[in-house]
Amino acid sequence: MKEERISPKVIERLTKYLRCLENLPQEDYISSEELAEKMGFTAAQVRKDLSNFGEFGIRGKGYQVRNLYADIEKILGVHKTNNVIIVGMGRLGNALFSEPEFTKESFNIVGIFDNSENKIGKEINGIKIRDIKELEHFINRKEDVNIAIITVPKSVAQELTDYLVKCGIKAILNFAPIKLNVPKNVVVENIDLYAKLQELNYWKEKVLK
Amino acid sequence: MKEERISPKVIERLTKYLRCLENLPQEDYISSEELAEKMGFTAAQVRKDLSNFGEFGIRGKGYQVRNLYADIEKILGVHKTNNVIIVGMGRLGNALFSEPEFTKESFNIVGIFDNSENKIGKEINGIKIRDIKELEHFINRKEDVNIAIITVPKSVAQELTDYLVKCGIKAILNFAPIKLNVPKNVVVENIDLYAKLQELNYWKEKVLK
DNA sequence: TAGATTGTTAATCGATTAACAATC
DNA sequence: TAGATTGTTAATCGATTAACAATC
Repeated sequence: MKEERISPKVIERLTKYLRCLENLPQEDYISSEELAEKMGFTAAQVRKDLSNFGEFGIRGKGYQVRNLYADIEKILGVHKTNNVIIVGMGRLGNALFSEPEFTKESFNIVGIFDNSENKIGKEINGIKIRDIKELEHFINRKEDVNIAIITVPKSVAQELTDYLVKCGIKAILNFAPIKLNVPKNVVVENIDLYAKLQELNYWKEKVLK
Repeated sequence: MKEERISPKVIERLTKYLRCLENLPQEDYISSEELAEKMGFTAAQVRKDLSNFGEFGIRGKGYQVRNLYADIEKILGVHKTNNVIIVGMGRLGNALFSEPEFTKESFNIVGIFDNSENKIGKEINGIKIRDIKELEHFINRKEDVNIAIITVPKSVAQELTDYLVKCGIKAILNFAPIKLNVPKNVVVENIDLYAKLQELNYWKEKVLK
């Protein structure tokens, strides 16, 4: 377990290993060769990625699916429950909240927020939409809410972010198409749906030629 | 205009340049230095990225915001209208369809599909949800539908993909958390919301330490 | 023990950055 | 013309891959 500077690309691949492993017989052993083949990576890369965090395989045999899955979950910190809030209960926020994946044990959505009068107070799946203004109080009351998913219009995303940071949020999954400025001890991941569509379009044009 | 092997990272950054430029005064000139600074890149990288596709700046002056925006749009092929269909009208598909960004001129959603009896025939924003079975006929009738956004459960994503490819779709934006197998002349971009959340969690844990 | 596959080191490849001549 | 900033080449840095000793 060295863990010097880990590249984001390594972490990205770890999540892909998880995706792949979850569809495999849990008691089986899988070699780096086989795992790589399923994802279009090289065996060396799989081994190198994992070696950043320790030794998880058995020489001559491979990796036990169940164990490797659990080990990667642990590396990512998703072996335990992480409390999450969603801010912005438009269609997208709503969809995410209802997404079965997001409601898995590892991410527990403990609060949903909006600022619109006609949404506040309404219930979705048995949880009430709260006023954004309650956020500070809510976070102080609840232990360990440090992840926020924000699905608000880009015009208010930075302002909201400043507020979230002030409330003690340490991690933000941002769906607004702007670069959020945050202090160094806060992390942001961006999902820009439209940008992805634009990228896809570029590759499509190339392929059509 | 050389355009040898363009790295996906370059294309990803191009979309970020667009995002940044759209919020700037259109007649102004911006230097690679200024543009880079806004995004946390280096000036050299901005110039290098652009130089893959031609010469867009004026030495001593910089890039005109309006022109650069238009040039990048053209590189990505989003200066013109691209017809898109969405398959899977669950909450996520619904949210995407209603997303104002997706309804911009450059991407025109011409059809929405599902396979569920109680969705087929319903209207959303004045467009009718069609039966997936109509897809082949629909695509053959409409000119130039070659992008599909798929928001179906992962259990049926590969099967659907095979069908889309058979119907002539060349580009797929996939929200299902699996690697889709497609022929070489078809491109796929993946958006795995849950994976992003897992990545975020890793960086959060690091920052909390 | 022999065969297989890991973990790791060294070699390669690609991407980023620094530097500067070209030129507006 | 002088100052600024591009486009591009060369140097650096980081990530991927090949190769192999370690070991199950």
